[in-house]
Amino acid sequence: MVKTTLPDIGRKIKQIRSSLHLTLDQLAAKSGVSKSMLSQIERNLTNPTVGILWSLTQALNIDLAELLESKTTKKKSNQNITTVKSHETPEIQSIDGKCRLKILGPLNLVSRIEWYDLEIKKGGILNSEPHQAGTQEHLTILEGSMIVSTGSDKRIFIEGDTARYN
Amino acid sequence: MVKTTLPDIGRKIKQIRSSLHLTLDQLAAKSGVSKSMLSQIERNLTNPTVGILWSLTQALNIDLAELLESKTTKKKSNQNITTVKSHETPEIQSIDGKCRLKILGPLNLVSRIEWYDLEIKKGGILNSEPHQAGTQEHLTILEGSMIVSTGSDKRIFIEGDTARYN
DNA sequence: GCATGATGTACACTATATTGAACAACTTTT
DNA sequence: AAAAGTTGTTCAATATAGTGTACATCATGC
Repeated sequence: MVKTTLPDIGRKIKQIRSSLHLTLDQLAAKSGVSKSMLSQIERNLTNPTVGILWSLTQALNIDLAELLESKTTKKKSNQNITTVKSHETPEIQSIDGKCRLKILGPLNLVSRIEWYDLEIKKGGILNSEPHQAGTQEHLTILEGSMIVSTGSDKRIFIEGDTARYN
Repeated sequence: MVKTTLPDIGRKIKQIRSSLHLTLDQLAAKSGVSKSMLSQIERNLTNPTVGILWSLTQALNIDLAELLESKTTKKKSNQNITTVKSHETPEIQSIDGKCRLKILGPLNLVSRIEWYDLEIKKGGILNSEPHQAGTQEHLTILEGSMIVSTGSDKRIFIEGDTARYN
């Protein structure tokens, strides 16, 4: 488990501003953010919007992500192995009942990765809508064979084969 | 001079929420951010505060910096389906011949993700070396049952179960 | 058909982020 | 020493972020 703490943005901004030898007025003029706002942000007595922070990062020539880096601390868990019983695994059935999709990935996974156990009965057809642009799909046939088609392309795959496509 | 563009936070949030199979109501309950706000954020018609964003990152189990990473130039490749025939899939045998590990992931994958198809014959034992620190392993039993032990912990898993551990 | 639920959006309202101006504290100039 | 400038803080006013409720849409069931 990873515990994240809200980063001290004010302190960071003040540090960077000081290191650039800028006054509040100067930074205000350069960034378009009011002087009073800057003062409050630096003392953490407001909760700025991303728009404001964005203007600041532009003026200070830094990256937003850099500004919001938080120190993450790893917490030791007493249990090494987590069990997810079969019946706890989310499962989706297709209309004709010939396709069964088991969501194997943990639901709290950080990165945008998903993996499934997909079972298609003989003759079953799975018509999945496009995912987010840039998504890659890797499909390995553990048993049987199937036809995969994406837009123009169309191929047949047999046991052990792997299909990769966007 | 590096040109950075304001990241499309809404799209990212929606993508992550979808991949976690959460509804707006569920995420609202989990994060403490109102459903209507979530809707507006996802459609980029508001300018959220870092406080709100932070609540979201906590609920989605991601890092604030990750959410605000500036856009990288995306390369578009219009390849369709790549075929990897069964005999082309790298395969590793254990000494006693009872374990067979097929490397399913593409070898040129940029991210640090690997996935395998592992077959263990009855009584077979696989003793795997520790990976890089922080690595998480997700093991789903497709057939049969097995015992997983990591250091102190030791469990038995049957068909359909999933084991997660570091 | 009509009812019921589930999901996302639109609306009115409240809370607060943001601003410009006035202010205080401290230099520097004359 | 008083005036004028510099830098950061406070204050009232305003713009808008954020919330709760009602609404629209689309299913699914009776």
